[in-house]
Amino acid sequence: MPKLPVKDFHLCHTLLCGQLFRVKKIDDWFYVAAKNRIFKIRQSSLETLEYHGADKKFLTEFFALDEPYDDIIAHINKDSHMNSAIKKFHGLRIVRQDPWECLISFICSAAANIPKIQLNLEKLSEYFGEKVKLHDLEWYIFPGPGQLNNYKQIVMAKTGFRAKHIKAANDTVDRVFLTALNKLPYAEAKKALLQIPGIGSKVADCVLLFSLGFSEAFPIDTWIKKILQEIYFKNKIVSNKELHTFGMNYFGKYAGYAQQFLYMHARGKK
DNA sequence: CCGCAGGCCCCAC
DNA sequence: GTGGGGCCTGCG
Repeated sequence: MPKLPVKDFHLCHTLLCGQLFRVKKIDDWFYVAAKNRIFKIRQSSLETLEYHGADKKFLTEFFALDEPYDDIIAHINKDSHMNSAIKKFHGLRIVRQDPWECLISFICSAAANIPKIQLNLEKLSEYFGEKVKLHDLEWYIFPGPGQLNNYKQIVMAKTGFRAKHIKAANDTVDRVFLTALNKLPYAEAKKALLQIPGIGSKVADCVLLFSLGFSEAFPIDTWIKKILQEIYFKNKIVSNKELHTFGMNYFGKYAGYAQQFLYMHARGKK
């Protein structure tokens, strides 16, 4: 069985922190549908991953194992609140998932919850994606841009008012556009994403952070809003715009990691 | 049955 | 340029 030595990596935190939605736990394995493949993986010890359906190069890239973890932590460890969040969720990594799947996932996330997002993605994959098999599991590859070409079936996936946005994105976005975002500065890449119907500030930041390597992106959702106001604004109500500016300035080039630690910290207190 | 959930769009001001 | 209401759907 293939093994990969790792350091400063926690598989569960990384898979279950709300950045990925197509993950299934079966026995002690996680099955993950991502980037044109299905793979299964488990962390047999703190420093060992076991896997099938992928290789070292893929896993290193996907889980961002090449990022300088100590350096990231040093940048965002600004106060006692952050320090405890970082300790609690050590080994959490921001993945580099497929930008197209990420974009559709977070269009689905508007006014939804995690089980509902998972349902939407599962249905869309089933209706439009290619069926594949890994050992005993049959599952679906996520359909690419241009493949979500039947509005009725998008509605059948229980996407509700998001269906028209999904169809519009399908008709206007391609891989060339998404790949080119990588080379732009953060502000310009975000501006380009905001042109797409159904993509607002929060969703754009999620796509930039979770799929395009913009570690400074700082998405403001209801959870992060709550905890930022609590910790840094004496429970005062602050606009999302101001919270976004605060986060990026306070935490700097790895603000996205700070956001993810605080997010887990906030959800943990639920 | 009603309120609400990991937002976006539209439209007043 | 900013704030408030409506929106599909599933769930408690």
